[in-house]
Amino acid sequence: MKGIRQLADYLDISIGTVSRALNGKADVNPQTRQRVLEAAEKLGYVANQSGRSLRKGSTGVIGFMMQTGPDITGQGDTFFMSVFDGVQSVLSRHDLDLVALLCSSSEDPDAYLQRTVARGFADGIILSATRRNDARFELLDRHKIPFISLGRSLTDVGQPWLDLDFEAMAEISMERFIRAGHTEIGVIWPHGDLNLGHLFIDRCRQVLEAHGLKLAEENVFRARPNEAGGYEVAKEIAARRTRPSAIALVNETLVTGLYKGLEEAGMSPGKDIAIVGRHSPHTQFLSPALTGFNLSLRDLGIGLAEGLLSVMPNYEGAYAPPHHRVWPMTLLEGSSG
Amino acid sequence: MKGIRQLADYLDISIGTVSRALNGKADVNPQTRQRVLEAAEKLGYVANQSGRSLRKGSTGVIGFMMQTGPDITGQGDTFFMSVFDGVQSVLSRHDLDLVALLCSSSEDPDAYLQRTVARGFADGIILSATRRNDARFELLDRHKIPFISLGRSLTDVGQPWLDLDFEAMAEISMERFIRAGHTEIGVIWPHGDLNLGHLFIDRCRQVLEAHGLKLAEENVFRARPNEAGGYEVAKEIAARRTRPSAIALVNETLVTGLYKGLEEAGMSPGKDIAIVGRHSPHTQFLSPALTGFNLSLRDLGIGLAEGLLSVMPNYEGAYAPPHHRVWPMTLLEGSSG
DNA sequence: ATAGTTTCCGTAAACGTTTACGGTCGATGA
DNA sequence: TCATCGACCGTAAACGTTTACGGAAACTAT
Repeated sequence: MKGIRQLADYLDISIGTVSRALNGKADVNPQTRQRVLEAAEKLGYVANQSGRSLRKGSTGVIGFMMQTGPDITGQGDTFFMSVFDGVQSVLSRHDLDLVALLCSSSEDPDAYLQRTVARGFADGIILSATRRNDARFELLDRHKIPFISLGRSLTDVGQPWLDLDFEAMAEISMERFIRAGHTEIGVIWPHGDLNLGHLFIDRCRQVLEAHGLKLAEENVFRARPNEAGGYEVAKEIAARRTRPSAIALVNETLVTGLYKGLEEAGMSPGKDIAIVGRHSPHTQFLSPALTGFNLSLRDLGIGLAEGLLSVMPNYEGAYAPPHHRVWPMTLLEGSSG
Repeated sequence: MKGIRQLADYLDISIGTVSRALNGKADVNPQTRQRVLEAAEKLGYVANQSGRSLRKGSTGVIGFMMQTGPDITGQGDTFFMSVFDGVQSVLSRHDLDLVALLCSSSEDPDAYLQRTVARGFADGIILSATRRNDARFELLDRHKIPFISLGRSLTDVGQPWLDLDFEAMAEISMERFIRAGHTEIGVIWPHGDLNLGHLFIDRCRQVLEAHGLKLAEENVFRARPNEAGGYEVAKEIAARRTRPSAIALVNETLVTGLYKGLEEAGMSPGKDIAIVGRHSPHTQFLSPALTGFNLSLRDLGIGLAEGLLSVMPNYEGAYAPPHHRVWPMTLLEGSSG
């Protein structure tokens, strides 16, 4: 089965009618529509994507841009797969397909996006790994491509975004530590220029200062956003003469290595050092149990999809979530801090 | 910047010449080519994907099909991210782009693939989560779409595949256990119909029988391929009157929960029960250190890409890796078994 | 019976490329 | 000088759809 032409010949009707029948247009005899549908099913005909989107000017695909490589964002497969699933649950209702636009770790993300967007690959884009200053925002704005970002940026072009509530994480973590009597408090700041790091650290600093405390520079640990990064932080802490007695972090991947490193140094979370972090399927089996923030990644995906649709022509009416959305999380009490 | 038309008007030459210049065809004046290139760069022109692939009959994109949802294949958290990176390192040399085709957990994978392949979305496909009998093979074969699968299947249509050496894992694990004097040996078999489970279990059984031992039915633990699944297996083992003294598994995600569950039951890996599994960035921080198989996921991705290219017209000459490739792994000795 | 209306379908243009083909112009060789 | 040739470029067709438009029946109302 090649194209609509063959299908039309097979049915001995015109391609116009076939197309109308397939696309559910009004003026086509129910009986012929039935015939067309059955023949298409039987012959396995599916409209060619290129021809279709060339004519329509839209592709029907939504792209979720992400960077590949092991150590980029500190988010792994399970994070994105869960989010994807939520996104798709919304998009599928509108016959939109989700594909992941994979930017290699060796390619510049801005150039990659420019390339794939200018060629008209997707009707809408979801951005992740949002940087503090993110040129991708301006690029998409310039091209008038609807998009939403998972994460805020200083580069604001009025597009919708959705972000985890890192400020609340900072506040709750810090106040929890302070209430428990900690004065030497440390935080882990993942490498890179992701905005979430800034948001978290800045708010931590504010809260501490509001309580007459200080976030000492040597207590801000920069780390690669993976297990090894956490391990290295633990080693660094262990080597100190004066150690922070509490550590807050936002990255769920780090914490495994952190635990291991502390253990090797004879320190036990919740006993020798307080830890508050973020939960993931992985962290639920740490011991001592992690005190950390949790959220439904699937719901997050749903939020992203709704936010994107709300700025896409043809769908604007149906969805009107808040334009900017700070996503709440719940603290799961463990024994680590 | 709309299309090639505008660019041609701007340069005051014909669209044919512009296209030829952009695509590096021979008969175009070096000087005009230079002009065109500069103008394209300046105006940010990129050829429209739909028009281009409609005319050319190929899209220039390779699709990596995977299923979304929280409990995917039980691969480690950065499994796909790492593999992607390897794949891209090869594809980028040929101006091919990699996208992930995301099949929602609520959609039938076969139907999904049918849909996206028939519409001509990608020039080549990489399959993952290969089932024991996998209809996707026949489908792609019928559509004459080049593809490779990560994982073998009984459904063989002569296409290339690449698979981890689960049989070697079985042999080495079993013989290691036997040499250490174990007689009650158990294995964990992830839920689902992924072929890797069958390959592993069957070979384990063979090896044991060759040594006059048996793989008892109650020592084959079926588990969800995630942390919780491992935890549940541990609980089940702990509840037994007679327990296996050694456990082999292929899934790197399970092991975290398994460790936790054993610990809660007062059992220590390597001491009370021997464990051999698979390594991932996560498992390196388990204690006691896991004895497990390791591999370079990036290289695996490179192998996949090369295997795919070897069956794609236009590239066949350049690559000729083994058509079927069993990927070796190395055993990292820990203290767990 | 005639005019008007509705229902359905065929025709053809358009979307943005790439590329086969032919044409122009200057250079080259006899 | 003329024919030949090569270098370069413009023209137009083609890829597979969707959709605006118009027209042919069939049906309704007068």
